[in-house]
Amino acid sequence: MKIGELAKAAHVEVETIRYYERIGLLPAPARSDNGYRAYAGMHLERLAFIRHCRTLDIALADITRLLRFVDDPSAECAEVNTLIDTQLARIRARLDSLRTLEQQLVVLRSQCDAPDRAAQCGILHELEAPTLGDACVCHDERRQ
Amino acid sequence: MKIGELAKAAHVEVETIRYYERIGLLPAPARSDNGYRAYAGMHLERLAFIRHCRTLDIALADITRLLRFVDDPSAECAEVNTLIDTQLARIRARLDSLRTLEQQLVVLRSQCDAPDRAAQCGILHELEAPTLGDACVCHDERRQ
DNA sequence: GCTTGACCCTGTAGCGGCTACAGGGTGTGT
DNA sequence: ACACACCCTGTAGCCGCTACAGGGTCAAGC
Repeated sequence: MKIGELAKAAHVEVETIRYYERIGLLPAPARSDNGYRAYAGMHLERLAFIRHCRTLDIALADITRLLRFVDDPSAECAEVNTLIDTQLARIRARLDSLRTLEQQLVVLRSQCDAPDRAAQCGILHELEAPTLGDACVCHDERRQ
Repeated sequence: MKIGELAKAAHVEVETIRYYERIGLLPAPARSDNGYRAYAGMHLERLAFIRHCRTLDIALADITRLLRFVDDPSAECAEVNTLIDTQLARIRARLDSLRTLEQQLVVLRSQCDAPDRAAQCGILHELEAPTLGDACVCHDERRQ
């Protein structure tokens, strides 16, 4: 399997595959006589695993750790659970901050419904408020 | 005002200020005889504006555009509204995908409660499922 | 006057996870 | 014979900082 075929099969860019090889995430494959990379089924499996983890937003360094368990099925898998727990905690923290952010933007957006000149724009006024040491509508309660 | 004082006043790292100057976001200040940057009140105001926008996760390129309205109060502010709307849409899209992600991770996590050897680990099994062309619990409905 | 330490300067490289070239070689079809 | 799609390596760019290295400046204390 050439790199373009692997890329198509795994729905990944060719450059991404070479990148994974460069950082040691995907093992370097054999080479054909012409120097082209020649991939085996194992590479597609591994790449599918990596992409599945990436859809779960797991960091490449963590994927490296997960792959060690794939390679050593007799190992204790407690670390796998911890890793997923940590990942979940990260996502939830990010969700919290994005929810806050959304509210701040909604409030901010409500400051200007009829666009006029910038001098009158409620949004710009709010953005400028802390500039003058004033409170702003979007960060009323000062939570970060 | 020296850079360290400005940094303290605006709760920003010194390096960040120099970075903003380098990319043209914060105007280069006058220099003292010893070559130190000498900031005026205007710089603190501008930096406060930038940081306020950053807490709203507005991109630096967009902040540059917002600053043009600060500098030209007679301009039409319609672009400001558009910009905030776009920002809000981005945040909401990200929220949606994070919410999906959270559910996927919750389901995945439920596959392994009692850590055992990797060969038995339900989490690893699920992560490996697409590797074999199987469906996985976390991406049942194939959305994205 | 000499040292210490806190600050300032410039310039460059690193983070993550790719993406996008430039500048070349190879293989296939007409 | 040529076009064109694919492959190769190597390097730089994206974002928003952060972290150095290797130097200069200044005030306080001995």
